[in-house]
Amino acid sequence: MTAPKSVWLGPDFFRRDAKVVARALLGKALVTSHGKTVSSHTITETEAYVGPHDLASHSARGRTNRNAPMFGPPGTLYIYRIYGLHWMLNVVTGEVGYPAAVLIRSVEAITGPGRLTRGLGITDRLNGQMASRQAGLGFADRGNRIASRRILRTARIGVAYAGDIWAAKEYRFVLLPDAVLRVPRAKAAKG
DNA sequence: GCAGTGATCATA
DNA sequence: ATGATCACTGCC
Repeated sequence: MTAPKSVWLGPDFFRRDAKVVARALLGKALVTSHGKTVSSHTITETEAYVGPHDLASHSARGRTNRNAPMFGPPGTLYIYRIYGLHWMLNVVTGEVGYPAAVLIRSVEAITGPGRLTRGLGITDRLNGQMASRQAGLGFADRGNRIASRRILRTARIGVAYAGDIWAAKEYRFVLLPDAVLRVPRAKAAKG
């Protein structure tokens, strides 16, 4: 049996609803290259920011200098700074001109969107570029399948300001480790 | 629990 | 020009 070949994910993969892309990215590889070394990390947590009507999305208040990459073609990188400290890595989804994106929140062994970018050396030097091998940051399908029961779906983190409706949308997708599925289900909570 | 941190955006 | 906000993290 030969190992499945890794397939680079291009605009066709990202030209879909942000929720679909966010879920589909779980188990895919985030491939980064710095100098000669190439690193590949399994994506384990994502969030969808689904469009201009999404009050939790930067695109909810129209186009600005910061969010301009969100209006670019699918597969464009949108990297912005938050709290003056941390870079957030997003990839643009949907048709060109439609401002939606997926936030990459965690990869295997690196949890938290700010730690992820710090750990992989990602800064805004790639903001607005197309995710690709040439850019040194892209996404790849390794040919593995992710069982749906390994996917946990929850509300997004840190978006209470968007109001109850949008804060409650379950647009966060988490890939559970295999080990979690082996733990016997807890008995009904007491009290 | 909450301070750090500074670009960004709205308001003027 | 000024001030509030922030898709977070680390330390109390």
